Amino acid sequence: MDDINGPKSGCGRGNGKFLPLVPSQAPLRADAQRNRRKILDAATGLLADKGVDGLTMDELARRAGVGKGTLYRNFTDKPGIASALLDDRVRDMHARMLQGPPPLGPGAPGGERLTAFVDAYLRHIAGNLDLVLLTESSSPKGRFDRQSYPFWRRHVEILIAEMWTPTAPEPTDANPSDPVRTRAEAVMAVLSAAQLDQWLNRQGRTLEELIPQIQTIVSVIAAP
Amino acid sequence: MDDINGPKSGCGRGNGKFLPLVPSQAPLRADAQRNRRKILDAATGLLADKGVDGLTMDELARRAGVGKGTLYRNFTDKPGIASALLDDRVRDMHARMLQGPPPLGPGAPGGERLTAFVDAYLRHIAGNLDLVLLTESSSPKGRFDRQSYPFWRRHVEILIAEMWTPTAPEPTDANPSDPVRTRAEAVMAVLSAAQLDQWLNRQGRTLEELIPQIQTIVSVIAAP
DNA sequence: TCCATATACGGACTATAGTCCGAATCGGAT
DNA sequence: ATCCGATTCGGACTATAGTCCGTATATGGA
Repeated sequence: MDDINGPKSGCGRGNGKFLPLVPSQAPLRADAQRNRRKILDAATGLLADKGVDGLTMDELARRAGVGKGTLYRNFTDKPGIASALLDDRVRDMHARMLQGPPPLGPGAPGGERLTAFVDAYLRHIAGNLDLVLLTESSSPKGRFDRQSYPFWRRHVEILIAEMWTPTAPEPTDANPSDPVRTRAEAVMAVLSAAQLDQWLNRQGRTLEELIPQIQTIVSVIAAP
Repeated sequence: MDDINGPKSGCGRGNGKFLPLVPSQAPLRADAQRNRRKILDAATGLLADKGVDGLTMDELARRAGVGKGTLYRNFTDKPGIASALLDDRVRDMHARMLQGPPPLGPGAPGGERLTAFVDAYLRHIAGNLDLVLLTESSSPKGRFDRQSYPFWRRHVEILIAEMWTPTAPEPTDANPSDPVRTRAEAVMAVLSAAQLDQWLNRQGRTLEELIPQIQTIVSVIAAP
C-alpha cells in the first residue's frame, strides 16, 4: 500500500473518511523506487539478524547503501518503515476482508464477519507484535496515525452498523452514528497491540485461551 | 505515593498482585529529599512555562539546580517524573475510592461504583492528558509499567467480581477468575489516555457527549 | 545527442534521553 | 567536635532519531 503510493504520500492524511486506496501522487523516479526496495529489503534482513532493537536508522542506511536523507525521503520516520514492512504482510488479509469468501469476506452476517475479523486480526497482530509495537511507538497517539488504523476501524464500524440495522441492504457506508463509531473504536482499543503484548508477554497467557474471552467482550460491545 | 517511598522504589514492581502501598525501602537522606522536591517543583514550573514539549531533562536539571545524575537517581526516567507529578494530583482520588463516601467509595453496589469510577477517572485523565500521555510514552507498554495502572485495574477487577457474585459479603479480594481480569483490562483499554486523546483532540468530541457512550460500553463489558 | 532544471542523494549536524564514575557531601558513631 | 564509610552529586559522555542543504543525477525537450 505504502509501496504503491508515492513516498511520504500524504494520501488521505487520515481524516478517516476514505479507505486508504486513493492512489494519487507522482509516480516516483526509477532510482528512488530502487532505493525504496533496497531499504525495505535491508530492513527485513536487519530485523532478521538483530531483531527490532538492532534496527537503527544509521545501520539501516549503511546496510541499504543509502544516506539517511534518502531514508527520510521515502519514509516519514522509523515507525513509518515498520508500517511499510507490515503493509506487505497484511495486503492479502485486506483483500480477503474486502473480496474474499465469507465469513471474513462479504456475504456473511455482520456478527459472524466480526468474529472472523477479530480472530484474523489478533493472529496478525500476535504474529507481528514487535513490528506493530514499533509502528505504534513514537508517542501513544502514533497508533492512530498509521494508514492501517482507519481501515481496520472503518471495517469494524461498518460491521457493527450492519448488526444494528440488518434490514438495510446496502451497508450504510456513508456515516454511521456517533455511538456506532465509538463502539468500533472501543473494539479496536481492546484489540490494541500494547494490550495484546501485556496479555501475551507479560501475563504469559496464550492466544488460544485469550481469543474466546476477547470474542465475548467484542461481541457484547458490538451488540445493539 | 512515589513521594513517600524511596527513589526508584522498586516497590511491588508491578506483578499486579498488590496495591501500590508497600512502604518498604530506606528513608531517603535529607538532601536527597530536598532535591527531589526541587526537581518536582522545577518540573511543575517548567510545565507551566513551556508545556510538555519544553520539559527536557537538561533544562529541568538546570532549573532545579541539580545534575542529570540526580534526576535519574530520583526518577527512573522522564515518564517517571510525569508519573510522580500525577501522583500528587491523584492521591485524593485514590483515597476517595478506598475510604470516601459512596458511590465512588465503598458501600454502593459494584455497578454504581464502577459508573462513578469511570466518570471520575475519565475526568482525571482528560484534565491531565499531556502528563498522562507523557507517562505512557516510552514504548506503548509504558502504560502498564507505572504503579498506578495496577491500582486502577485492580479496582475495576474487584468491582466487576462483585457484580458477578453479589452474594459474597467479602469481596473476593484474592484472585478473580481469568475472564473477570480480562474484562477489567478491556475496560481499562477503552479508558486509555491515547484513546481519549483521539476522541477529544483529534475527533473534537466533548467529554460530556463521550462519557455516556463510554459508560454504556463499560457497563456491557462488565455485565456478567 | 546534449542541455536545463527539477528531483533525489548523502552525510554532517542538531537535539535529546539516558549512562557512568570520580569527587563531594552527608550523618551517625566516637 | 571530628572522623569515616556510605551515599549522593554533577556534568561529560554515548547512542539514536530526525533535519538540512550543497551536490549529483535523472528526465524530457530542442
